[in-house]
Amino acid sequence: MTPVTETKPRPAGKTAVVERVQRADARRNREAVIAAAKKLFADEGLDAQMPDVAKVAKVGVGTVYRHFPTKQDLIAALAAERFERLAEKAREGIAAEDPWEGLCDFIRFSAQIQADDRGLCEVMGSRPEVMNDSALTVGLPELCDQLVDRAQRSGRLRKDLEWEDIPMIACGLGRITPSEMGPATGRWPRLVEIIIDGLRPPGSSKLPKPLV
Amino acid sequence: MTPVTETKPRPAGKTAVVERVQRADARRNREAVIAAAKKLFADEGLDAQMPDVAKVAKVGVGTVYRHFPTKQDLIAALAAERFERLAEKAREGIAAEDPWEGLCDFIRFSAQIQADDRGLCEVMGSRPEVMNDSALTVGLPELCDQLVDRAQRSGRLRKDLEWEDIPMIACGLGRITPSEMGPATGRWPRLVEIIIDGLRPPGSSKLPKPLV
DNA sequence: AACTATACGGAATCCGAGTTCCGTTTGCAA
DNA sequence: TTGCAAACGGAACTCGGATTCCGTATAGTT
Repeated sequence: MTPVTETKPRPAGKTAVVERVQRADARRNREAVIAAAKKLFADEGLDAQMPDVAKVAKVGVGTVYRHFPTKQDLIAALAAERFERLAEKAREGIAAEDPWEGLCDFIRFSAQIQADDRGLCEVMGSRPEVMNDSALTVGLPELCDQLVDRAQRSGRLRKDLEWEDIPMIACGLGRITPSEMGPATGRWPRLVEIIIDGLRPPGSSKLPKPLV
Repeated sequence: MTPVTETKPRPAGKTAVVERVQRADARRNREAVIAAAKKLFADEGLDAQMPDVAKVAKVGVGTVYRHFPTKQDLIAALAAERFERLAEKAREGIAAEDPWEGLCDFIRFSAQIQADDRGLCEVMGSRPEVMNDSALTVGLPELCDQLVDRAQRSGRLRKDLEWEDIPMIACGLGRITPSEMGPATGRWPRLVEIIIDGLRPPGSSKLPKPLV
């Protein structure tokens, strides 16, 4: 045996998880499915149908199910990816020079990815399990906590805010972000800024930055 | 013929809508169905099932369908009622002595009825047609417009707000109001107040009322 | 009291969306 | 080149929930 790429069936380290080498076509198809699902769910929301995912991925339904035993699993996989992006942005915000702007940018970003992905909006709105799970996995709670804490220290964020308020705000924004909001379609960035204004400490000015 | 309560099949005024006298049991059952549906949809959301509505109303499924040909129709009927309540509150706000408080109360109220009715939240979140339709019917756009206008005149509402922002805010609140928000459950009143703070004109204090 | 249009109940049906199954194809190690 | 486990495709199936159908019951009238 001279494995070109990886080891074979591998005798399984301890108990569970047996890693196995995937055939090239399998890997390729998996990617295709993910890409298709990403597009479909983003465009049509969680109601997009599995057979359509297969169609877009140019693959049979069976193949979709081989890679993701359940629609739920597929959704969860996509959600995980989005939450990873969110976490990344949060870290970025924490590392930012300006703590307040770091927080604001995170909030704006969370609105934006939802505006770009109807599926994500729906996960946040009606799949608490998936959302909590994904959020936990990437450590969002701690990240939000740090974000809030740092901003508060800087004095530009109201003292009574707690980290749980951040995901709550993000969820709320996910509701007004999709494009069937009747008369208010596309006006969501206004609300983002309004909320941000509401986050300032009582009596603080809303005018631009401080001097450096 | 001596109609005890109403007129008979009535020759139909012009074209469509033929009013007919309902039998007493029919009227009674209709109310029972509405009551049951109100409770079920409020508790379980729009996924509540028609047969269950029938069960709770102590009526056969057929009866439910005789009164509401479609689940959609039933939902729309309930929504209409809720929106009527909203409109009422809006009028109240417009009539209020304090324009700013009138607006705030309306916003708080819209959050509260959604907190009390998961079905309504879902209508606002994923039934744009039903929502727009109901809103139009009760004249909410005009009411919001007046609410905003009056509050702005009083100088306590930021000038850049437009009436479309009010329903948008209401929708957003409907997302965080239900009770499966993970860590943030029950904290929604905080967000309401944060948003309200954000609605104040730039630089204004958040502290209590002005003097009379 | 008899009559009949109106209502009723709820088993049966319809339907759509997720999921399974299995015969066929294919990557890749020998 | 061969052999076969790993993958594939997609028709067929399952299942849950809305909706229909029709024989029976009854309010209201004569």
